Amino acid sequence: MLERNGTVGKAIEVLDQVADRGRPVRFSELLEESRFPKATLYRFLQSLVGQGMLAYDAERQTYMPGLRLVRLAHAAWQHSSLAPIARPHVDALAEVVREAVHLAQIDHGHVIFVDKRKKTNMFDTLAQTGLIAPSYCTGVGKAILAFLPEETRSEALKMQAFVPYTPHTHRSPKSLWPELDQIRDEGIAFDREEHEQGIISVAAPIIPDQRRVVGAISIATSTSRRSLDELKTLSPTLRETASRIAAEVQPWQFPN
Amino acid sequence: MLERNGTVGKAIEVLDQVADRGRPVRFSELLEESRFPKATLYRFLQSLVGQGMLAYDAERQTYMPGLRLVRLAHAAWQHSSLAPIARPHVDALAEVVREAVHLAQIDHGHVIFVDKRKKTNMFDTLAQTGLIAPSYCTGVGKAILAFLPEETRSEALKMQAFVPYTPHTHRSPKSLWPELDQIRDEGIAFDREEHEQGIISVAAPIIPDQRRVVGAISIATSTSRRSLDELKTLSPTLRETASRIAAEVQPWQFPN
DNA sequence: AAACTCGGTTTCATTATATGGAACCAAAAC
DNA sequence: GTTTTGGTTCCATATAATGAAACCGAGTTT
Repeated sequence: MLERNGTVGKAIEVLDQVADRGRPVRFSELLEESRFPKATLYRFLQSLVGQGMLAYDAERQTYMPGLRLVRLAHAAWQHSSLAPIARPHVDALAEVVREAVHLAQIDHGHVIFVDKRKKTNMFDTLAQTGLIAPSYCTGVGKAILAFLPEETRSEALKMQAFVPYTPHTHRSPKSLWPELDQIRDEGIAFDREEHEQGIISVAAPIIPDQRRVVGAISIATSTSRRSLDELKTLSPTLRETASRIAAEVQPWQFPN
Repeated sequence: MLERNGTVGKAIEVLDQVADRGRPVRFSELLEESRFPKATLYRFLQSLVGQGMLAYDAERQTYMPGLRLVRLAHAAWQHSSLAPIARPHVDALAEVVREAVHLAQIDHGHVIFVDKRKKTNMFDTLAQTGLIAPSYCTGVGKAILAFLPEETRSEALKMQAFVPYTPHTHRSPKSLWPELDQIRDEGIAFDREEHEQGIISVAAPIIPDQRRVVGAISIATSTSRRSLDELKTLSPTLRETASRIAAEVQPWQFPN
């Protein structure tokens, strides 16, 4: 993500920085973590606020993501996400398994959740949509990675830091590769508490045609509710759902 | 929205153009509607695609909004929207009235729906979040406009085209002003099929303190289900909900 | 109260970047 | 085989971004 892009790239970099921190940020905070000099950063922020991409709280002198993004995302959601297509299938699956169902796609090496459903307690449903997670330590992430064309995959992994979230997290591409081979074989991926302690999941890739994987769907639960083996028994159902979704993807959708 | 801003402004203008059209767009389409020359537009698109703000379909040679936006919007959603705060109240209201409940904020003169709930048939719920609508012909829009400080309001109205969606739509600020006065008086706004034929709504502004309005909440229905008079009987309930939401807004949130 | 910080904002000469007319290219239409 | 259409690249020029330094206002310290 260090490609040299023009002014817009830099501006978006700033936008990202603000969005990444989960709270309103002061100018000075941004300044130290940013590679830009004072005046430059300042002008970027001005521009972004002017466009509504950021909101500025004059009182507290803090910046936060702006509403304009919500509007833009609405369009993205409709066109570039699996969510609208997959919705009924996600619903149905959630109804059957009574566990959290996640729908994800990959974007610049990050897994991005484009839909979530949880029939048990229905709060919090879509609030988490748009959340991102690393690919190398999540079920959906590995399911997608495994079926990505060679080049795209190493590209995606290259920009990963391999943060050891839990004792089970893969430490490097070395240990990940064999697992990806296996996933490609079996058509199913598992998250064995690799991202969050106590959280496990099964995931199946969504593959509309031989050439490409467009996303993945997973069933997640906590170790206190179910064991990994129990979860494994849901694999066929999951795969079934995944292929049903895949069947509805048009050949022209979701270009790589 | 015609302020001359630097390169970022222009780039975002292009981004908007792509997002506004509700479908993948060709380069040539964008070219004719854009004020930029070929090469310039081309490079903007390249940049935006490079950043993941747009996705490019090489096959069909079309551009569409990119997933990166979904990710960014997630952050915006959490910080700059009323949605997280209002959620339980919106839920409760939807449960009681059994009609569509909309939560909206204003952004650059546009009403932007940050949450929607419909307890009758639950599909389509949040799919429409992020949708925008004009302020001058919607219940939520007028409720907000009425309580906006003088200057901000005319600012907001200035960038409106006053499109006559239905026979009941206000044609100009002239006819809108008296109604806004009345809304300010009564603390409640109505949409009398002004935006969509057959759709009516009641809306109440969300006013955390005397100085500012941060959004509005509305109950919408179709004329075939209920009359406007029936809808009016729900005003107290609606106002009650609005003030409950307002009470939870912290003084530092939602700067103007 | 004068001097000093500590954010944040503005200036301005310099430099890097965006610009856009024109040329170019590939594929489709004639 | 030629022309048109739609998209991409070149390159000299104009423009906008840059960032060091100065500035400003509101606290703090001396």
